[in-house]
Amino acid sequence: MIKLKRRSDCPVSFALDIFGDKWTFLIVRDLMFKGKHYYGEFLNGGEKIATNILADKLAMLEHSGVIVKSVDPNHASKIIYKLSKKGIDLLPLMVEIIMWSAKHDIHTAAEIKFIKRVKKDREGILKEISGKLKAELKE
Amino acid sequence: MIKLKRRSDCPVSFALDIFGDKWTFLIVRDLMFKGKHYYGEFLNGGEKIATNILADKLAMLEHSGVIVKSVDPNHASKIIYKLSKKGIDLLPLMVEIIMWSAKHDIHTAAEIKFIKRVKKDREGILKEISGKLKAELKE
DNA sequence: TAAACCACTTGTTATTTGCAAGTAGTTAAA
DNA sequence: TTTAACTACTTGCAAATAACAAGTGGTTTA
Repeated sequence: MIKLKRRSDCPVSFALDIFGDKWTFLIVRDLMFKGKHYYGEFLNGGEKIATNILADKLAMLEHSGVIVKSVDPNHASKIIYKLSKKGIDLLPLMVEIIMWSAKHDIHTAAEIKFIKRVKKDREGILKEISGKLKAELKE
Repeated sequence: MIKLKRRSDCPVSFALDIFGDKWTFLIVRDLMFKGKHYYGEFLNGGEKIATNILADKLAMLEHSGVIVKSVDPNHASKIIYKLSKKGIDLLPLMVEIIMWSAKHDIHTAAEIKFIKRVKKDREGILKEISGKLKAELKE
């Protein structure tokens, strides 16, 4: 059930129409930083998403052009999910989310090494990660 | 009714526990870019939020330390909402949202001047806007 | 001193989420 | 070659959340 209603032309509203829920961005996080590519891997993430929600969000993300689906060449019953170019473009936004939470959450699990690296060399780490994701996309 | 359940220590999850809905970030947008400070001003935003949702989200944002409430000194029945320091720290994240949507939404209302300015002088515009918001906070 | 303003609250209904169980195609093991 | 396990979902139902409409109780303006 894919439902995307456009509330206004405001760029903030546009993004929230796609990502404005508790789960969608966690799927993007798993694709972006945790090397996850399969339905079953997303299910076993740290936050226990329900199967129907996961299926709905994956369908919505594909419909929005943020992820792409393909069949695993070595395993016809497995489906590979990857971030599209549009999805990879979410990287700077994701990094800023992490930076904000790392600063304001006492119990954050954010890696200190990562935070320091972003502070010192933001452009470098963005290029490094997006390069890796673009390579994955072409596989 | 303020309900904030922590799902994990992941920084992405932490931010989504606060902002993972369709409305909260639009309130932050209004405070950050549209110079809005009153309940009635948020209600008349472009997207028509319901009164109870607005009240709930404002209470939650205050509880989370993202905004601060005060009584208008010239008008005892009016309440002024402002971004706290923690709220102002959301600026880079907000800017990245706008940049992503401006790039990927054909019908975006994002201002071209703003987009160009961010591309050319990200640090400069961040300082400019956060400086203005910090000044407002001290008023 | 009455009407309008302002920031909410309170019901009620509609929609979304969460949980448990089930299904259909694919692969691995006996 | 049959069977059990795996994988990606779907379905049904209960619970939680959001949306809509109306009302409330102080404050200010005329």
